[in-house]
Amino acid sequence: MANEGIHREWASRIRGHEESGHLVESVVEILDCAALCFTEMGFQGTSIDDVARRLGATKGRIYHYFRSKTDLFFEVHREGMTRLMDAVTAAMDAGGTGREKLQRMVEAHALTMMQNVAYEAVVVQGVHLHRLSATTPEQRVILNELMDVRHQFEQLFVQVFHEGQADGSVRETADTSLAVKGILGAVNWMAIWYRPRADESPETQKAMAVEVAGLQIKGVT
Amino acid sequence: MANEGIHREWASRIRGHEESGHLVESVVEILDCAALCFTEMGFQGTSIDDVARRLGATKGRIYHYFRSKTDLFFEVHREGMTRLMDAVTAAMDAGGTGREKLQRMVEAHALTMMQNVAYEAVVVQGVHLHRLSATTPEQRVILNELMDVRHQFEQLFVQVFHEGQADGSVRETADTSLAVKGILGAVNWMAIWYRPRADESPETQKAMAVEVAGLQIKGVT
DNA sequence: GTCTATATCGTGATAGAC
DNA sequence: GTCTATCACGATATAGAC
Repeated sequence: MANEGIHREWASRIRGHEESGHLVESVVEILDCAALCFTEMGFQGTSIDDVARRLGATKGRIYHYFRSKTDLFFEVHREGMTRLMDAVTAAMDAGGTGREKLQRMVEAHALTMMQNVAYEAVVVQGVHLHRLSATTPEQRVILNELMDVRHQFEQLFVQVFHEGQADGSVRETADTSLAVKGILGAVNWMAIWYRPRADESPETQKAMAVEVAGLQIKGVT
Repeated sequence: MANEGIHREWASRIRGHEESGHLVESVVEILDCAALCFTEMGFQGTSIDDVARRLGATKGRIYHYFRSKTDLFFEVHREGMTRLMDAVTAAMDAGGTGREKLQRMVEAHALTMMQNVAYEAVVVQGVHLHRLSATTPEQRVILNELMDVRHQFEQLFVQVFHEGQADGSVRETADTSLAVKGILGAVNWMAIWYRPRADESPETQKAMAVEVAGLQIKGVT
């Protein structure tokens, strides 16, 4: 995995509450509830009490693990980005022509959006908050990291796009960045409208991801 | 304009502050400032004082025209949707094959996003707030209207998509709704990343709109 | 590690002068 | 029609018991 090093370093470091590289269960529970709340009600629309209530606890529990509401939001965002990065880098590293890689990457992106709607909806929300509520200098650092990773994420697609143009599997375009932003927009938008159905099978999800990716890739080949 | 009647009725009715079908200047000023604030800081992140400060006034002025912060947000949203609807219906009513109409509609959509970033970023934000902060019954009515209009907007594209499939200018797809959501997502996403440059000419904007639309339409033809 | 207070403050909304 | 108070309330964050 060529790009693992790029993002692994910034994952999982909430006040040191981790063991063997994984977040402890208590933290995951909190993040899950927070993701749902933020997704349904927005950052500022969610109170810590809301998250606590959903957790079946009180704020004491949350403030034991997270310094502030902003830190909590950032951590959910970070986790969402990590899952996207993992999925897309894996798809990217499996070889093939530029076009084949691109198709797989977009599929992976779409599938991850569907399988982690709550987290990814927070990531999409986070795009809005440019520097909002980054009060402490420490938070600014984290915010900058998150923005960097989003940029790196986009660059993965740009890079493979160019590979594809080099090997002739992807069409020449007026503006590569614009083309990539279009593709990523189409997929990111899924966080807005996609909600899993009760009876939805993994096969159906996969089929949707392939369909969405196919339409986008067709546009650039 | 076949669809004018669909949305004209819900435009411009802020406490009756309108003359000859247009909003009075005072209201437009407030909406402009509010749009900028909401775009930069989000709905809950924006205080009425923020809007007032930007306006060079105090809240008294705002509360004279709008009952509540929520009403203000809704009105910005409504204005943004109106501009989108106007542009897209005009593009749609100019005739041609399904594919040609679709291309023009997406171009118009994209161009409107660029020319009204603040308003349209609020529209995009508004998609998140499903029923958030719709406290009074009157607000619920307005929110429902806004959601209806968003749905109608999407249906315009679905409809022309089918026209195109009927006349053979648009490819058959597994799921029309999915294909349209992809296109709209790609264009809506512009509200996130696009910010006009100081020296950007209308021609450059138009060229970008055509490029974005072209890539999307190529995917479905 | 989780709870129950509680301090503290920002913000939405109103009342009333001008 | 716009301003200057001012109220009322909810939410973040903390302190300290258990």
